[in-house]
Amino acid sequence: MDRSTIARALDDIAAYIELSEPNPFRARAFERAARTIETLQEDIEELVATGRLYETPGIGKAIGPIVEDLVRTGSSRYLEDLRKQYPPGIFELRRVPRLGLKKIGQLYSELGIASVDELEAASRAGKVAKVRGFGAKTQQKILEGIDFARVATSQILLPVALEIAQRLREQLAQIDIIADAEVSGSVRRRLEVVHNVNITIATKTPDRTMGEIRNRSIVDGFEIVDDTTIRGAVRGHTAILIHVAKPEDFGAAMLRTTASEAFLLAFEKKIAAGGFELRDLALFRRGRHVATRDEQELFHRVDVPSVAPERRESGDDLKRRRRVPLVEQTDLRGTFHVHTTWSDGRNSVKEMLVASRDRGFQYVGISDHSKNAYYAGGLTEEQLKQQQAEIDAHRGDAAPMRVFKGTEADILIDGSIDYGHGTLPIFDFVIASVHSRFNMPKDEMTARILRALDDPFVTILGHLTGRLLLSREGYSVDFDRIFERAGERGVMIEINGNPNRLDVDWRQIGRAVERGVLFSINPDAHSIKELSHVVSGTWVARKAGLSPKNIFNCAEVDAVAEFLSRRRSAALKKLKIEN
DNA sequence: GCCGTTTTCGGCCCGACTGTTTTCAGTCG
Repeated sequence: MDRSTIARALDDIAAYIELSEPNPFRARAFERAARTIETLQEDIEELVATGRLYETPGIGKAIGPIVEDLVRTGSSRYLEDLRKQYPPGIFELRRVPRLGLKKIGQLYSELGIASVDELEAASRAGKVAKVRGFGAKTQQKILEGIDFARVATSQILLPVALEIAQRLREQLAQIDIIADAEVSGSVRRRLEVVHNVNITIATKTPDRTMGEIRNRSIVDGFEIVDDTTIRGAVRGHTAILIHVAKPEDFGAAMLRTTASEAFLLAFEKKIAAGGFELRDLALFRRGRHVATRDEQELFHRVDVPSVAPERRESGDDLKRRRRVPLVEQTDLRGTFHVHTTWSDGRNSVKEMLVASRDRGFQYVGISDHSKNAYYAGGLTEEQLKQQQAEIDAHRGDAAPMRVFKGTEADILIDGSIDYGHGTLPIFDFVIASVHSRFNMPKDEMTARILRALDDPFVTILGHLTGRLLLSREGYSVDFDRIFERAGERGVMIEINGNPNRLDVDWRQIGRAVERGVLFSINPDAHSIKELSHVVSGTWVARKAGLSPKNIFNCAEVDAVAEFLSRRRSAALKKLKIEN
């Protein structure tokens, strides 16, 4: 059993304890142990075998045997017993905003509520408001929260959808009468949140193929919608649409099933001038069928320059004859915004550096949280010295990759940066982010961020709106004023590639480009695995129509080093003049 | 539940906000 699975089991135990016990510290102890195990540098089985497990901080005579159990048998008797005490779905209630484990535990013990449906019924009946600690207002907020949770569960994040789509595609491709199967729809457009997963297939025998898909139970709730469409679901609720086309129409079918409504309308209007029309999943010219074996052939036939799938939200690109090349993953030369175990990351400095080099980066910027971010283990000035010494000590391990030392510093309520000007000069770069008081009025939040942009040491503005897709609205800001100031001050704006954030939204980016703003595609990585968030970040950039020249980290290492050094010198100079 | 060269008991990363209360508990980051 690997360390992250053990950590998850300990987190589960902590959650059950929090449901049932008033003393929060026992649960905290399990959570702390989970974090310790997760970030362990040594082999967990080795620790158990030698008994040195008990030397690990946070693991004592109660948690130790549970960890041993997990390592040796892959399960924990203690956890299994806890599971039996509550209905299996009880944690689904955590999706409802403002409902924490304490309240969930109370609702279960007093009203027996263990699902969102039961919670809704009890709230509508006015029972929730009568529970001690609850009231009419809370009950109302719970009902609003249930709506929010329901909308969120009917949609899924892109990476989840992509994984489902790819697996489905592979299953379909294995059926020998299917000539081709490709992911289409909003997943192919790389939309950040999707309602359903679309797969488009090519087959000479549509009827037989539909029968085969039914017989193999590839989707649940198989249903034929029309001649070309199958509807179903997987994992209980993810809606699946399978589009069935002839091989000679696969190009038209892929275009049609990938396009948004707006793009399709604009496309049909454009090709109508040449006498073309799309009918169902095929292309026709003045009533005669035109073969389109793939999309390339389709674009060629109708004499329209091809538009990348990510750009098929609106008809904008169809209006332009010449277009700049969109940024590709392979254009990224490095990245910034990488956390380590010094704050809330799960891998050490060395592990993150080596993994970054192994991704082929020329450079990486390490940025742990700053002192104000207590909840994320932010670094005090003293810890910073140690962290920087450790980075210096491990530079060589990731050679020839270049390492930049930075921070993700907090933008305080008044817009100042929590590390003062006495500390900021020690960094090669500074990412400034808002992590508190999200519900400030728009004017105040905008003024707060504008002031941060005025700080000459700030290099990049982190996750501009703080949104968490499907779970939290971003803070409200005046985008235009922020973009304008960022352009004036030469502060870059982060494209945060964490699939839960994808912040700044691609829909806003065009306005920033007009004001000369540069972007940095950052993973906000808290583990080696999360370095791959630069991939989802690149999707956002592509959706916004960005090319490598708009992206700071598409620049070569020497140019980046020079830029950062020049910026830091200018800040120091300005600081001296001011003093 | 874990920890401890001022502690073997009494603390436990901090602060804002909200709604419930009449002094505070729960949630969120």
